[in-house]
Amino acid sequence: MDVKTLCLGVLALGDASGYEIRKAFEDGPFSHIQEAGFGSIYPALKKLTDEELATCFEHQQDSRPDKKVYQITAKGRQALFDAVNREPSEDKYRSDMMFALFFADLMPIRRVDRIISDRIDHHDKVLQELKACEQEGMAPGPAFVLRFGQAMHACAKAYLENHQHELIGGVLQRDVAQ
Amino acid sequence: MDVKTLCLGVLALGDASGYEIRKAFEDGPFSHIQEAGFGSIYPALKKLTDEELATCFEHQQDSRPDKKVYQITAKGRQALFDAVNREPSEDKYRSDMMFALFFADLMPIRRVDRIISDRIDHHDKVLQELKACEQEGMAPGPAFVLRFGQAMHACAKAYLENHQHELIGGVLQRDVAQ
DNA sequence: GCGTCATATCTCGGACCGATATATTTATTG
DNA sequence: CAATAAATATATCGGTCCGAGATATGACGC
Repeated sequence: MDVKTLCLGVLALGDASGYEIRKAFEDGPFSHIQEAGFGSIYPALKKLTDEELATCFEHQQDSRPDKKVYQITAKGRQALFDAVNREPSEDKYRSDMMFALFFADLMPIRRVDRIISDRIDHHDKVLQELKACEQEGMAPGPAFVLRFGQAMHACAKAYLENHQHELIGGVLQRDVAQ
Repeated sequence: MDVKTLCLGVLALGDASGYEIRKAFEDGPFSHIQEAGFGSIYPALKKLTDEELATCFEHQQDSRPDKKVYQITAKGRQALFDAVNREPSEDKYRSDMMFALFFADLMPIRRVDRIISDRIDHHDKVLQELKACEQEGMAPGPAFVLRFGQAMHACAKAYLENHQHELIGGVLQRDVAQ
């Protein structure tokens, strides 16, 4: 999925500015399954308007910088439909923390411990946020995706909690053996 | 973590060619926590030799194309040490399947069902592979990372199994209501 | 009045990466 | 036995992506 398609996905839920689209990936309904920053969103919106998959309305605001609100077109909805019905590629997962912990023997124990504790807190925070998103009468798709995010963050948190001491213990043993 | 650092991580475990480094991300110890393809590995190896973080030996083979075997230098080990001891960035996760399932109402039910079933099989396959990697006397870091991968794939598989019918049911209800 | 945060848009350089080209050997299968 | 597929091996190119920074305004607390 390129960023153009991701933007169409957000616009399918309602008109939005570039800034608001970004929030959909920061806090919103796509925050735990996709990522996109300004550096990719603004160029993507330019391309979408060029290809007539979206239209743009300049929107003046007092007490706020001007806004450019984008709206998905019929052609845009068709493009989203096509993208959604193409075979999805595999999930992509990258964890610099796990790469670093693979080399835990190159780190001070305190650091290993702190990194994991911080990450537990982070997963807990995200989990609370995702739980707060739940509401009555959600469509089946969004609900399925939201609860998937909850399950995965809960799982990651539980793993770190249950195995933190094992890793610390293992690294400690190495230090004693030295 | 840039691809240069990822390559250094592989080379820290032993000398390897570009092809072998790629396998470390395809099947090997980093397969479930990082990704890297030829398009990034070969340029990265060029940079590593330029910066003297690795050296390269041409290695003739009969009955195989020639190999360029790379070896990490002392400077390279220091660079890996520095990278591992920098604050890790957040995990990156992207799922085109979940993005598509968010819009499950744009898909035929059969397709929704098939995509999820396929993904369950995939998680199961990876899980079996990761279980096969486990062996006696693993260092604490690699063991921790490996079991994390097992936990996450098991969790994803379980979620899909336990909620597949919910999503299908939800989408079916919509079709009936139409 | 001052700093910080939220709103808002945009660009640039560098990193990344999928697709493709090339070549040989081994394994499979009809 | 020949055709085909899969594994081993290196490399590049075009397009995409994206973090960092520039720029601007108003709100809010202190």
